Amino acid sequence: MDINKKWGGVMIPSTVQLKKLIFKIGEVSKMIDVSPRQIRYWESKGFIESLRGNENSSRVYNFHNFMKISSIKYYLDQGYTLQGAIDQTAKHAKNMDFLRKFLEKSYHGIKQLDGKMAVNLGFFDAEKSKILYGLLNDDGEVQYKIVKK
DNA sequence: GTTCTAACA
DNA sequence: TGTTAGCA
Repeated sequence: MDINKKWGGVMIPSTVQLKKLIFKIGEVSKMIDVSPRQIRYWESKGFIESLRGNENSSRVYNFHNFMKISSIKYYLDQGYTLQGAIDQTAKHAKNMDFLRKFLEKSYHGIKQLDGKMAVNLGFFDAEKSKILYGLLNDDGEVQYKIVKK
């Protein structure tokens, strides 16, 4: 992450590199509610992949595989067989890749806007004269603001 | 405490 | 798939 913005005395990331975000098998297991046994089994079948740092022999998962595991779990809960869940996941792989890219590219940091926390979502126009910000109103709903640079 | 592989009262 | 054993 690009830690170069200061806000409220705390350093916050101005970009997020999901490619470098990794989780251990136990973390993935708790977050997605799939057993480590299942995760290892799916990997043995070649449905998912893990990174194995040579430092130790334990598995780590990048965001891509985290989403893949999450997707398989989702379709299993929907009633699909494992193979069916794998097929559905593969079918929607493009959507997952798109979402991952979008999340990574759309976040440009956080700043104070009119006394409120706002997410910089990047330039609104091709001329790069306006910036789109996302905020949360008092009801917790997302609202947007366009600010001239 | 966590993860690994192998194996199954 | 769960769970346990025995390691690292």
